Amino acid sequence: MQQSQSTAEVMTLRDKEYKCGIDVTLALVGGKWKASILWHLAQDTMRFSDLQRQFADTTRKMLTQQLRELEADGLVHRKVYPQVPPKVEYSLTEQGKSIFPILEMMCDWGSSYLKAANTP
Amino acid sequence: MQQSQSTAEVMTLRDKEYKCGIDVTLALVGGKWKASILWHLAQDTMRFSDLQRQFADTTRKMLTQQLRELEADGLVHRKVYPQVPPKVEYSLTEQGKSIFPILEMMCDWGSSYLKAANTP
DNA sequence: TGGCAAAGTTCCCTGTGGGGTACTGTGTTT
DNA sequence: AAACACAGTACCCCACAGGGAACTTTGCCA
Repeated sequence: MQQSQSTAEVMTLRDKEYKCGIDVTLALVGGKWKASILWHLAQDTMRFSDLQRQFADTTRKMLTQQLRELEADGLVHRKVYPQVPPKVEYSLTEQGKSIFPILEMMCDWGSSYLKAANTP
Repeated sequence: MQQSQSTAEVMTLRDKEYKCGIDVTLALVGGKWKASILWHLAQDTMRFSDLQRQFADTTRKMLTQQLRELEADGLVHRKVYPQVPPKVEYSLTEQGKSIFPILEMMCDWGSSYLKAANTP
């Protein structure tokens, strides 16, 4: 446990306490959709409707909600074009991009885990 | 999205479907304690009571439950010594060890995320 | 005049991840 | 005989993440 020096200081984020960076990371991308959303945005800036197409099995509400949280956490950037019908583009911030290597590893690890599990 | 070839085949694990390895990884270590447990076990084989000491803010029940799931998923190994009082040691399997680099990155990333967030 | 488009918001509901508390079994020490 | 040690299980509970369905806003097009 990489306890931060003698003081055992507590990390806080939005009023919640975390003992380790792992928990922080999981709090930020550990939801049901967030990691996948980041993964998709890493390839490309996307409009809301693009994301809807990618995540056909969720609702507009869920997508909106997850995206807003990611925005609040500084991981994605939301650009609204003031036109009708509305156009909103989502892209990764620098911080959002910085997590990509982790997502990549998670993707690979998960795949090979399954491969190992299915070939006993 | 690293869609696995033309067939868009669905990955399954314990009757649940996953579109991407990321979701599999999160399903395995995405709970409230699992990642931390793996992290601790990576340092050392530990007895149940050792883990209880490390995770003083959870209950025996929770620990047991998480450990059993990790065991069922093949990430930790559970060794029971047939003696009284009981002695049970937990350690990582090879598969468990293989996820360590990801945990390390998550730990680092989470820490620097917080650092950035707290120094605006 | 009314239907549609994009990107939401509001209200309400449900499943389940996480948790509290108490009970269990069995040898050993006092 | 009673308390303790360890590693559990059994039962019950709740908050909240996730989700369904309907309503909204503003302009354009037929």
